[in-house]
Amino acid sequence: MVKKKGDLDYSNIFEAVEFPDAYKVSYLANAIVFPTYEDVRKDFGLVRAEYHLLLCLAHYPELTAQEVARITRRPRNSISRAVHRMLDLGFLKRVPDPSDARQAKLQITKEGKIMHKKISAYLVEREAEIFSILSDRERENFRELIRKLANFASTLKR
Amino acid sequence: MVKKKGDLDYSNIFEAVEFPDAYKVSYLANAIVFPTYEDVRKDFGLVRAEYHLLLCLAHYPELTAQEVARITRRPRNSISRAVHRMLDLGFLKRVPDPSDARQAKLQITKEGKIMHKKISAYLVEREAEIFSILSDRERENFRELIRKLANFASTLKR
DNA sequence: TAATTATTGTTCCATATAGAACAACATTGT
DNA sequence: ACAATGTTGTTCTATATGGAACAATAATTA
Repeated sequence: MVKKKGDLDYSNIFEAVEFPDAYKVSYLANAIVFPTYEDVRKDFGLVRAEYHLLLCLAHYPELTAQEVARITRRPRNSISRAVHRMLDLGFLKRVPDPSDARQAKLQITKEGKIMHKKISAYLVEREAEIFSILSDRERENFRELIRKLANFASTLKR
Repeated sequence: MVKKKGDLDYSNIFEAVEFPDAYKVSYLANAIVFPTYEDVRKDFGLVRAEYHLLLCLAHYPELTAQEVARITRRPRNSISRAVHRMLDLGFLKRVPDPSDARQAKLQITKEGKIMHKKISAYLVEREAEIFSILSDRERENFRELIRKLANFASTLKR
């Protein structure tokens, strides 16, 4: 019996690694999350921070750049860059805050909402694909657990 | 009652988003996985691909660069670059494959193993911290579900 | 009030990263 | 045997990214 390419079981490492659960979260991120950002960039022309802006402002009526940075845990300068491009693209508008001259409130435009809908539809599809491997019951279960983890993660210092 | 900074509930978006489960996986990645790579870079001087090499070769006796790329789902050129640096650092050694002159088998060195142990200890600690929010039973549950998802993800075309 | 400290958004810069093209070699099919 | 195709590892290049420093403004403290 000849050893062929592909015989190597790459998933051995899933169990062998010293931190198997964190590793798998990391693996899912590498296998799914980051490629998805890539897809969004290629298909819709928005990089990660730009898409994050759209996503946040599709769900909050207005936010400062700083708030978006906090919500998404991205560095402020990435968001700042993204804001300018999104303003140019017409997906966001910016209104100065009279009560604090340092900051400005960001809002999504109608065009931004349209773009958000398009991207969301794609991501909803991706989500369905990924979680199709779980039964309804398992999915419900996973939802509860990942919610706990995400909420906990959101309390961790940055 | 005055509205203060910090009153904004940033986690609203966890439930409002159109793809809540995938979003939380993504969020965990952003909140935990990526910063962890940053920590490894700062504390141990290895970038992501370099650490991935170490991790893989700590668990397989030998691998080609291509195999590491497949296991970790990173592009080949990132791995290629990382291989050279890891060779220079003395963490890996490379032995040409007599049966295929294109490729070379990579192995971890004793120094590499020591470095791997150090980084692993740190990551094990991080894992414990993150999952401390779950009960033993929940953790067991999560382990089973994330295993399914990771295994499924590993079958997806790249 | 004045001085100090913190916050926001920004620019600059150094680095990490992925895509594309490439040379060398291997495999497949005729 | 030969041509066509695929694979490996590499370099080159363009871009995305995050840290540091900065100016403007706000908040805090003396």
